[in-house]
Amino acid sequence: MSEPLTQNIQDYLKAIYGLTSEGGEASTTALAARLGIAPASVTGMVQKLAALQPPLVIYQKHQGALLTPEGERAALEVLRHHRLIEAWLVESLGYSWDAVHEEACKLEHVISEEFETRIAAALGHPVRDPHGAPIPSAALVMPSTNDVPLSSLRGGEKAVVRRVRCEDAPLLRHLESLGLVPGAILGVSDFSPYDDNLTLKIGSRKPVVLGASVTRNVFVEMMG
Amino acid sequence: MSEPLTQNIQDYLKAIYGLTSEGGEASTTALAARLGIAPASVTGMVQKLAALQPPLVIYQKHQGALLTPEGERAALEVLRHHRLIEAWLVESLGYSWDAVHEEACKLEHVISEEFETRIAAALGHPVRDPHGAPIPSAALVMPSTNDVPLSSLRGGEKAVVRRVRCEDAPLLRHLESLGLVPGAILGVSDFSPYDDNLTLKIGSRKPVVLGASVTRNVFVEMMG
DNA sequence: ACAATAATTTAGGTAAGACTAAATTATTCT
DNA sequence: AGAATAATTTAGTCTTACCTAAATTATTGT
Repeated sequence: MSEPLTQNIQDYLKAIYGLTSEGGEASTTALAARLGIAPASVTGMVQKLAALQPPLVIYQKHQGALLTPEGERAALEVLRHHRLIEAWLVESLGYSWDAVHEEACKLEHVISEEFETRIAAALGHPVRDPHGAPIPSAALVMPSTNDVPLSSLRGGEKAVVRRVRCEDAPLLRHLESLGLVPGAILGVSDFSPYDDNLTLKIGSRKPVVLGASVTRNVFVEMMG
Repeated sequence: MSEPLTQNIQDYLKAIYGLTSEGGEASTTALAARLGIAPASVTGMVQKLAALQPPLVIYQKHQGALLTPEGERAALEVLRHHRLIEAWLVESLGYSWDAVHEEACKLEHVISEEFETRIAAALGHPVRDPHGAPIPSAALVMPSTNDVPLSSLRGGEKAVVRRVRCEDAPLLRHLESLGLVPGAILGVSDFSPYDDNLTLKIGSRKPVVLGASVTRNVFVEMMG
């Protein structure tokens, strides 16, 4: 552990981790889009991250960025902060799940180890945040899950909602109004291969049709 | 309300407010010392603060800095954040009073209005932080007090401790071990005009002698 | 009053981290 | 394969906020 990383570097690492773990690769353009800056700026920064001692990313021209073990540790630390803070804003301060992301994005960079430890203990060492995202352990290990994208289900299958991967407040409010929150039980009434729409029965509500842009970001656990 | 102020600017305003309200003037050197930077850097920044629209400080060469009403509002906002956060770290997360300052210094710049509102409500809208420092109201008015420096007391007088103005963790722990905390009742047994030492009886403990460097920073309310 | 000293400001420089525009390298399509 | 397009990198610039060293302005002591 050398000196503390800047907020900026933490944001890069978080973005690289996010893109990588969402199945894609952390290309210059993708990083630029996620960070809201110009691609040229990303190139420069990623080169710097690769030149640090120890290096936080592995970088070769036109190959995007890959986290080193040190880089991944740092990313998981930030992610742990972010998700613990979200959990704690909801549990202890009564925030709604659509309001916590912005606040957590700012707080995640400035809290101390002591703070992290105290809120984790106060919450009973949660393994998921309010959206169902897994919270890395204190040892910075990402807990394993049986999460499967809702978009992979087909007619007749039943499942429990485990995670809603979304940071857009209006959309989160909408999904909540549909009952599509972690813990909800749903059944797939129909699948349309033409547009990938799913018709879902969520709890005892009347059926809704959801497109792939949503169902790809909702994760469920299949029920026997 | 224009755009949000940078953390940097907030720190300058806080420092100017602090120096001014501690009776001194916010000279370039004093600010530099408090902020831990070179005097030359302060000059440049203060000039910038005075050139902002609206100006946050009034500045004339060799005269130090003075907050404008807008500057004072901004300083009080940061101070309110800082002190509410300290209170809440102690009350809700079980921090000790010597550990909250550092954390609050980082958090004060990043919390939202919603966060401020929620912790203020959760704490019952406190008027003092854990060290007894007054917390500006939501309307950014500094509450008035009857606080008087302990150093102004003389033999035979009795008082209640209201505030311990100190950010040094080891010293805070020492003062706590002496019982010198907000709410404590003390009597002055003796005053030495040669070195300004006070001999104090704190609660029912055995007397202690404290120098002016401490007693100038402890504030009390006189008892009938 | 006037020299010595202290405080302050100016001038010039550095480091981060962003930007744009231009050059280069990959990829895709026919 | 070769051309068109897309992605990426390079080069050069900007801003912020700090620094040091030198010049200036105030203050203090005799």
